Amino acid sequence: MSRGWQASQKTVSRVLNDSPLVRPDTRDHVKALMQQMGYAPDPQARGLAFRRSFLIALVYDNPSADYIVNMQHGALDALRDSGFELVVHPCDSQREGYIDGIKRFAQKQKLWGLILIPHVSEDPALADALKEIGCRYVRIASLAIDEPARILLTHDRLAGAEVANYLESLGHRRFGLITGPNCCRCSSERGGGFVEGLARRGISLPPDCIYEGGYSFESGVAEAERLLTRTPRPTAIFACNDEMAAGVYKAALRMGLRIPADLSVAGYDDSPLASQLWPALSTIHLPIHDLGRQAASMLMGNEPPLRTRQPQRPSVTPHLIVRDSCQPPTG
Amino acid sequence: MSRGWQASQKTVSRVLNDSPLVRPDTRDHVKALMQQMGYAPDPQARGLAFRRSFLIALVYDNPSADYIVNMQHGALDALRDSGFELVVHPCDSQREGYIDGIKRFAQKQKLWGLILIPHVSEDPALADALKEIGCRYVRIASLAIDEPARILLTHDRLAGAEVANYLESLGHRRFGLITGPNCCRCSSERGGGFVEGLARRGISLPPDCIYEGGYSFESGVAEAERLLTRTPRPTAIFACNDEMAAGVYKAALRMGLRIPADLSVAGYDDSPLASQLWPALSTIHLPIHDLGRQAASMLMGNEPPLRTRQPQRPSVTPHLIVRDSCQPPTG
DNA sequence: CTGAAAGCGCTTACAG
DNA sequence: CTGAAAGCGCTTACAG
Repeated sequence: MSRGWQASQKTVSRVLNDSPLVRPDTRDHVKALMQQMGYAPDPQARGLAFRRSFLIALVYDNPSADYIVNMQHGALDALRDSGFELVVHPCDSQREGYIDGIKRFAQKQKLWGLILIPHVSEDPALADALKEIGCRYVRIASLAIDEPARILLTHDRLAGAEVANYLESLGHRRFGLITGPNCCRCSSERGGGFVEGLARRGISLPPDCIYEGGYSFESGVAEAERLLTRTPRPTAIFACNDEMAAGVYKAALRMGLRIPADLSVAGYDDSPLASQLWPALSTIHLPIHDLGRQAASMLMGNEPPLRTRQPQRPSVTPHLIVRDSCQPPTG
Repeated sequence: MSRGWQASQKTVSRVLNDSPLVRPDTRDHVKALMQQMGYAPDPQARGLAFRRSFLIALVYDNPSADYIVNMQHGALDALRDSGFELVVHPCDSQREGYIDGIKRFAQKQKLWGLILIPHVSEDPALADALKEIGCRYVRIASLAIDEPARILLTHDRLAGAEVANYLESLGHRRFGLITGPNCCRCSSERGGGFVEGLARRGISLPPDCIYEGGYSFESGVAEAERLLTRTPRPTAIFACNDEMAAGVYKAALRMGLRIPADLSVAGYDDSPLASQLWPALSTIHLPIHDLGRQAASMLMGNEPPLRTRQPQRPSVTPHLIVRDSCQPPTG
């Protein structure tokens, strides 16, 4: 109050970084002053001195626009007012040397951390490379392929089983399964969970009722056409993402089959597409926004440079959204 | 070659910034050395000295995931290997004070530039605020609402007329038009172009055949239901974006109408959705990827800090993609 | 609990 | 065409 308030640059810096070495009233006064003057620390100068930027990167090779945008918005939600910014970094995990590209990017920008989303998140070599250069990351994945602090689980296996339970309980006995690419862990988890779920209910899904798609609309059409020309025809199809499920719709329509009267269809992701199809698609809701938010929180968790939110206990649970694309089999 | 090559820090800096004040062979030698040592300048230090960061922000309040991701990838395409990074910054242009938020963001990060996409790009107050703080930007918009160097035109009016010409040439005479929100310039351009196009062919579209949607799937359903219960029923509907066109599909299906036999439908954007609908949607292709690339190029254009591509003459032309959703009217 | 010094890796003037 | 000085706005040791 009455003392000569000309707190040094250093004291201000301490307040900024939440150092305990500042008297509470000094801290409050400085904060009030900063607020009043509209002072915002320069991220570049801070970063230069910290030898680390306040940039968090979103790295992905996933083609689904809805997934990406949802994830971005979730992450931004956590980053809001934290002093961090989000940079986007798509990559092609098929290209030789893509890991070096990400490594250089991380080193050059002195990234605070990276959020890795499927399918690159499943590449052990990428994670190792990042660990090697001492760069933190969070992987979003369906299996516990890393230590808990570096991973966010999506529990795809459980959800796959939930679809199996639902369709079996409706009375279906002849199923078709369209998986994603076999190289994707999430695909084998989703499909594997489905197969296991059926098995637990005494139904074994023959391997020739399982087709490998590419997570794309077109692949959904193609595999559905193969499935639907089988005799006897399956009465229910589980497609491992919504885009392929939309492909199943197209194939069924073209063959004159009605959904759900002649064919029940279930998807995965609960993308906007799911509720835009007609009839609306029953699908597994993946809380992608939450995933993004939690991943960003985990990254900021330790050593918060400015006031950041409390990191929450990371966990997300997918669950089935029942809409209008499934019903008991007829005939 | 034989001289004591210990070019000063400063010389290296000059090479980095493409200064003309370096002898060509010195430049080449330094470049080779940098390449060899894998040296990459520190963006934070450079930015601090420049009083400006190498961050380009993508600012939007557009809900379409496809649009956003496409734009991002276009911009990243131009930014690749340029030393710039892309930060994403969604905003809510309906909220009081959103402009201040963007202003603070731009000032704090000392943004190199911003790409403004519809509909925020149409807000004159935002542009003014940015100009005021001396921050460069490129607006993507359907009308010449700014000086050429700060805008990228999408020519929606022309494309709207193209749809009119196409449908009229198929023989349609009774039309329905579902526009976007009237507050969006692109919506009135698209719709206005359509109406004008019909007028030039001697058809006047009565105002009660024009419904205002919200660019969303649901609004497409709702407005289509209103249009399709009119008597006589329109034989062709132009929806001002693909999402609403998908809504028209749903409404038509529910009413037992076949597309295109009973109803022709045209959309706008050529989003992935368009080719995933069945029948595939005829729509205006908007080269969003190109828009993103060109916007980023324009921003980097002057004073390139590292080697950047030549800025191209900015221009994009939308055009109609004919697929399977339109045919001559029957009966 | 607080301050004066040195440095993060670049750049812009300013001399030669 | 090239170099030595000072500074961008913060921080980390190091003293008190």
